[in-house]
Amino acid sequence: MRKKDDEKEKSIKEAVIKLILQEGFHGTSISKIAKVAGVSPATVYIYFENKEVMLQDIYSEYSEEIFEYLLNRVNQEMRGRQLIEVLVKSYYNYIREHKEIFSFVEQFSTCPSLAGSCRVEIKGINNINNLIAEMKNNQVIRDYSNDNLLAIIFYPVKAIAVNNHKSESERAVLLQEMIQIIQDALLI
Amino acid sequence: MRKKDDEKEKSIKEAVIKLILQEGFHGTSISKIAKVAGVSPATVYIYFENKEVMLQDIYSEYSEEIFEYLLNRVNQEMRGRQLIEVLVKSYYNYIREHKEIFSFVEQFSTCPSLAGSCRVEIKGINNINNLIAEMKNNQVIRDYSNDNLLAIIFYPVKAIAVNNHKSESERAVLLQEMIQIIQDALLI
Amino acid sequence: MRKKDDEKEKSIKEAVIKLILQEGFHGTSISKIAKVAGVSPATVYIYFENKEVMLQDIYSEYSEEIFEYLLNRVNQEMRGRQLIEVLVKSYYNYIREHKEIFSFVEQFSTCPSLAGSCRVEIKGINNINNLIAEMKNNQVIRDYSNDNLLAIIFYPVKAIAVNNHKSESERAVLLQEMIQIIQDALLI
Amino acid sequence: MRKKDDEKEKSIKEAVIKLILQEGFHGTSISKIAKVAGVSPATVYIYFENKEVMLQDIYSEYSEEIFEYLLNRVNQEMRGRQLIEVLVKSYYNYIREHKEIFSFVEQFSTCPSLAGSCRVEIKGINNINNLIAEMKNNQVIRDYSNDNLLAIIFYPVKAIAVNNHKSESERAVLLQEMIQIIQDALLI
DNA sequence: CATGAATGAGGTTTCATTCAT
DNA sequence: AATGAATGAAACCTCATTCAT
Repeated sequence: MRKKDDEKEKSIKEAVIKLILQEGFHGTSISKIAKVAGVSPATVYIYFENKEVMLQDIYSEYSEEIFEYLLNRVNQEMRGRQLIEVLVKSYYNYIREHKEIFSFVEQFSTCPSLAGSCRVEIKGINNINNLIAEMKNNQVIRDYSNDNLLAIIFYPVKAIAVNNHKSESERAVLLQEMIQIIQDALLI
Repeated sequence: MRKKDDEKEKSIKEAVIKLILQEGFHGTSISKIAKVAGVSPATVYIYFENKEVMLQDIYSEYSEEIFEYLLNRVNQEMRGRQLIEVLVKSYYNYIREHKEIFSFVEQFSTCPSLAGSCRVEIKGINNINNLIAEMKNNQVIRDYSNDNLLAIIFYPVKAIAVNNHKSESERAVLLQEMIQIIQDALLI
Repeated sequence: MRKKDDEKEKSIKEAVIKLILQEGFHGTSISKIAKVAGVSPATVYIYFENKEVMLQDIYSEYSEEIFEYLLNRVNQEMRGRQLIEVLVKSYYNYIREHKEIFSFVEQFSTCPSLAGSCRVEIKGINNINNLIAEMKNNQVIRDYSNDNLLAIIFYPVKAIAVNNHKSESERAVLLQEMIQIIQDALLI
Repeated sequence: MRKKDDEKEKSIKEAVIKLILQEGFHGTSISKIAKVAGVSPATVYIYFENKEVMLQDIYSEYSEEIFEYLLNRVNQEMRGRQLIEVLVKSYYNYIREHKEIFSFVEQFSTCPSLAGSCRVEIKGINNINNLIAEMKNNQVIRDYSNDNLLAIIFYPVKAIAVNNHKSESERAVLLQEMIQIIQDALLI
């Protein structure tokens, strides 16, 4: 019984993610979601209070996922050089492997009317922050502010990951160079 | 016959930009646009074929504007260090001074269903590319690929500019540090 | 869940028929139909995919009805003279008794942009065709082509039935004479 | 100057006729008409008071045209047999040669909301009526009522003319047989 | 006379949501 | 819990017509 429920909720969430990529937030309606998820429109309202809450719930869930993904690929034994490489590469890989989720999260967070009324993003980012802070303490990376360190590590790689004008191998070359740039900039 | 009214077209565009920031792409309807612009909904269709074309037209126009803005603040006499500072600062200033336009462009370009069927962005970005290429030729900045140079110069600063958790002065400190990081990373 | 309401579908169809007579195909809007049928405009779209399909569905249904009507008034024991009389009179009566339906069907079938994309009319007309063929086999009526026999039996009577310049009794006289003419022309 | 006007009026009328065939009465808007006619929507209102009057004007003009066409092909020296043949054939030819006009007139006259408020059809039909009356006086055709004679002569041939399931040559055979049937039915 | 701009009204259709089963 | 039916509101867009030049 519980199992059934979880599957329905999951299929609704997946339908949303899929449709938002294909059709954007506008163009993604409850009835389309229901059709793709294989349920009735009324069923959506059993799992989510309304459309806005539904989108926020899904955003909350998936916007944390990336941090778990990153933390799972990092461990205590890695030194600075390797750690930067793994963080940048993992972020790149996550985007490429989860295009739909990444697109949903990006669309949601660039839309003030959606993201504005939504308070999340605290747990996951904190863990990453702690990781960075520890590296600074250990004098592995330079003593820049955490915000800037995160910005340097995670923002430029987005530009590579979403560039569909380039081939996979071209992007790989860019990624390697980018890792080098970031390592040189941040490591002591 | 009456002449097509430039003021009307302008006020429609401004209404779109304004509403997209406040309400997002979903939630910005033709009738709301018409109301804000002070015209009839039917009038919108005199200036734009349909809603999609309207958004694409506006995107085409404003996505170029940022490049003009940057190029206007740069000149031949600037050496590498100053040039990086001006580019990063100008981009930051543009975002802060044109929040509505920046939000529109970001929302549009992160939405595949909108940006996908829209081929633009060639003139402006080329001029910036030439600027960067020249700097490499003059052995002012390191010989990294253009894509990565642009990514390093323009992406991390976004993170600072859109961070509304910080005060204006806190952001200024971050920006100054970020400029330093980028200069150190790119200048020979 | 609620069951689809046959009453509702019927009242929508009747509203269409009624409005098309009063206002023509132009001038018959979904919202008018909904108002006359006592439902919401959105409800119409539960029963019909869109306006065009709705009109075609209704046409398909009613364009067959006339043939059933005719066949119900005919039987095996009737000989040629009587059969022609019954066919002509019944067609006349059908038109007079079902002015709205007849008007709908006529308007629909004279409008190429509607009728063009609509393939129907096969079952009913076939039964009439068989009836005519049998009469020819039995050497009751002359050996003209089926198309022409149908044209002679059913087309001139339309002219009488739609002639509102004449009184009911005048039309009755015309009808009687017309039956005579057709009998003389077709019977051996 | 006058010449110019007449041409514009003519091109508007032709645009209406053309569009009504292609798109039906619904689907034929003033702006489409203007586009096809190569004029401004406002210009249409110089030549016609409004849309309804325009359609009625065009109907009045073209619904008479058929009678002129028929009368031009008939002369005093023709005897009954030939006269019936010429009338039936000419009507058939008119329909095939002027499909657009015929379709317009049929659609208009089968639509009560259009035809109802339109009083015309007097001159042309009278001449045909006189022709028929004369034939009865000369004891060439039987003494049936004029209404029925017209119905027999002109209605069945419509069925042949609009039958696009048949080839041109098949229709020719049907037409010849139909003429024979009508001659036998009406001639003394 | 002729026009493209302009518009209020209304077109078809879809929306997010609720109802009744 | 789950559903398809039902709907008022609103979406996009076009209409017939008038205005200003």
